[in-house]
Formats: sequence, C-alpha cells, structure tokens
Amino acid sequence: MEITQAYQLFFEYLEKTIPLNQTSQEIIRNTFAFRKLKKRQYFLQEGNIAYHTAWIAKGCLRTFTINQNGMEQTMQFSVEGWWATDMFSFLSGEPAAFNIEALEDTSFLILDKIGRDLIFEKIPGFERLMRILIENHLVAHQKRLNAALSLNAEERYLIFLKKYPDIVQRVPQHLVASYLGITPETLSRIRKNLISG
Amino acid sequence: MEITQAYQLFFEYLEKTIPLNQTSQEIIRNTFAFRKLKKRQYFLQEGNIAYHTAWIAKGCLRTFTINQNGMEQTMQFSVEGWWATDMFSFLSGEPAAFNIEALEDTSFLILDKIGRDLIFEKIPGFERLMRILIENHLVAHQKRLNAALSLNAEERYLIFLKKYPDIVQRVPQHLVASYLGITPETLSRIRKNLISG
DNA sequence: CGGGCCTTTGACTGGTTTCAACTTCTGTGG
DNA sequence: CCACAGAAGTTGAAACCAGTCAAAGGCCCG
Repeated sequence: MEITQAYQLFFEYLEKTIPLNQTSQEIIRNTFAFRKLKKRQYFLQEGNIAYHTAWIAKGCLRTFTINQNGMEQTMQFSVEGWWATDMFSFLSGEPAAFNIEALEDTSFLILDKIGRDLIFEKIPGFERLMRILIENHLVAHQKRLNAALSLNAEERYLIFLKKYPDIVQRVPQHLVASYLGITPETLSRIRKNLISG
Repeated sequence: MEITQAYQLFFEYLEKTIPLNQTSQEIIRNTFAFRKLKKRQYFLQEGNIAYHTAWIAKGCLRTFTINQNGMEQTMQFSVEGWWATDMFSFLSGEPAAFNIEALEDTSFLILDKIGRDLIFEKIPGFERLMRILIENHLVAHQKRLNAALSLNAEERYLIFLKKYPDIVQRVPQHLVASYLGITPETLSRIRKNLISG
C-alpha cells in the first residue's frame, strides 16, 4: 500500500467524526508516520515500551499476552480501520505486557505520545474522538468479559462468528481459540458439532 | 452523610489530578447533584436509560447484569471514590444492560450528560481526567478478561483477595462468586481448601 | 517432494456445575 | 427479647464441560 493512500484512508476515517481542513491534514501528516510490517514481524514485544499507537490502513495485527502457564492469550485482532497498542504501556511508559504481531503484510500509521499531545492541542475534537474510541472499546470489553464469565465455549464462539464473520475467515483457527480462551482441540470439536448437529 | 462533606470529599478527590479554584468548585456544586440510596434500593435498572454517572462519597454500589441463563453477573463493586454507571447507556442514550443497586446505605454525587458537557467546557483538565479514568478502567478490564480466560476459579479468587481485601470483607460471599463468574458452592469450597491446605 | 505446522479425532482426567440436604446467620414482628 | 422465616453459606454425590495427552491426517510453503 502507498503512503498517500494510507493517509487518505485515515482522513476519511477521521472525517466520519470531525471535520478536517488543509491545516489539520498537514498536522496529521507531520505527526503520524507511515510504517509497514511483513507477516510474522512484530510491532511490539512484551517488556518493551509501547512508544506508539497504530492505526491499521491495510492488513491485520494480533495483540496477545503470554499467561502464567506459558500459553498465548489473544486479546485482539486489529484489521483495517482499527487501532492497536498496549494502552497501559503507551500511557504510563512502563514495559508492555502485550505482544503485537502482523498476521499478514500490514500497512499502518503510528503516533507517539508527543504527537498525540500535539494533535490534542492543535486539532479541535481529536481528544474527544479518542475518548469516544476508548469508551466504545471499554463497552466492548465489558461485553466480552461478561461472555467469558457466564457463557460456555460454544456460545462464545457463536458470538464471535456473528460479530466478526470476516475475521474468522482471515485468521488461523488456533488463534481464534486463543482469543476465546479455549484450546484448539475444543474449538475443532465445537465446529464439528455445529456442522453435524 | 452530609451534602457539604460529600462535595468536600469530591473536591479532594479531584484535586489529586486537577487544581480547583472557587469558580470551578461552584460550577461542580451546580452540576453534580447529591443523592442517597438505602440498602437494596436501585440506582439504575436494566432497560431504563442511564441518565447519570455516580461518584460514590460513602457506601457501596453493585453493578450487575442478568445473563441469558437468568443468572446475575456482577460487573463491579463501587465503593468510596469510585464511579458507577452503565457507560454504554449513558453515552448512547440506549436502554441500559446493567442494574446498579446499593449494597449499603450510600451517598453519592450524580452528573448528567448536559452537566458533563458543561464541565468539560468550563473546567480545564476535566475531560482529560475522565479520559484517564476510562483508560485505567479499560486496562483493569483487560487484566480481568485475561484472568477470566486463562486462570481457574481459585487463582481468580486469590487475585481478587489481593486486589480488593476491603471489598471481600464488605460484600456477601455469593456476590463475590458472581463477580468471579463461579457458583457460590464453588467459592465456598475454594475458601475451605485455602484455609485447611 | 518433504518438513513442519495446523487441524482433527480419540481416550482419559479434572475442575466446575448442578441438585439436594443441612447448618448458620440475619432481620423482623410478636 | 425471643421466635421464626428466609437468606446465605456449607457439604456431598453425580453429571458435564473443557483440558490434556497422544496420534493421525491435511495443507502450505520452501
């Protein structure tokens, strides 16, 4: 993907919420940098500090942690138009608990904290947009927590299917399992069961 | 609890993050209203619209949903200095999915959307404070989701004990179980096991 | 074509729920 | 202040869901 196209997509994304004049676009071009990752490369590794927040223009990033049993726990799949970072590390400057890797060749824009503060200051409505973003993020997490605590594996898989039909096509099955908090074997059996029964 | 004291506590709480002059305090007094609930009374019921966000001065509120099996799922216990609302409903104006009830006689300050916008406009740094609040909230939710998906019941209980030793003392055991996403029987057995072994 | 990873399948294990009975605690009215 | 009813907590036995371990088949990519 071209740099110009990535910014263009980002402007379109932003303009759904806030108007952008030429000056604002220029500021964004100067604060957001363009980056690419090839499949299997890392955007962030656990223990490092998350200096950047990423906005995906094309491709897919996966955010995950290693839990205390040494298993990968997938937190999020970020596709076109989504954001990805370790929020805690980005905000506090402490080492990240999350890893973020590319599941496909991915193009994205990155923003550091200085850039963020600059944008908050210069572009009216941007801080509000980020707040709304995080609020929606929080709501989604509440629903997911609710599901994790009260629904069984099959029910959680069906919700995932319904909510992200595109992502199910796109990522390996064992990663979906790790997102749902179940083993690959269990997910395989659930799918078999859904097809036959 | 007295009205004056509630505002006083709130000012102290706010001043940890943002300075407040006389004017700001006056604005807050005019936008946040004082409320009381007796034990077992509701602050919000599922299906109604959450017109308010609450800041607890004294007491304890419990936020919970009824899941699709008709079981209560406790989302949060809000004690002194915490906030409580159905974020989704408050922001969108859609009916709430959450119930919020008082576990004790509780005194708190409430803010509606109009008041919030007013405060964001009039008090510099307030929007930032709310953003940081939500960001921290999000981080906490991520950790809890992680735990829910990858740890067993005993491990989750131990984390809860460590993180909220005061709340464990304060709320009935079966509500802690519903917070952890386990049955009261299981929590009882876990506790027995921890004491003897 | 071959190697390694992903997925599937089977048998077994273990943690958690369910159902039921019993005990303890709490609050309310006589 | 006691009695009693209802709620909360404990304990046991059986059932169930998901995990673990192991092995075989499928598929992608070098």
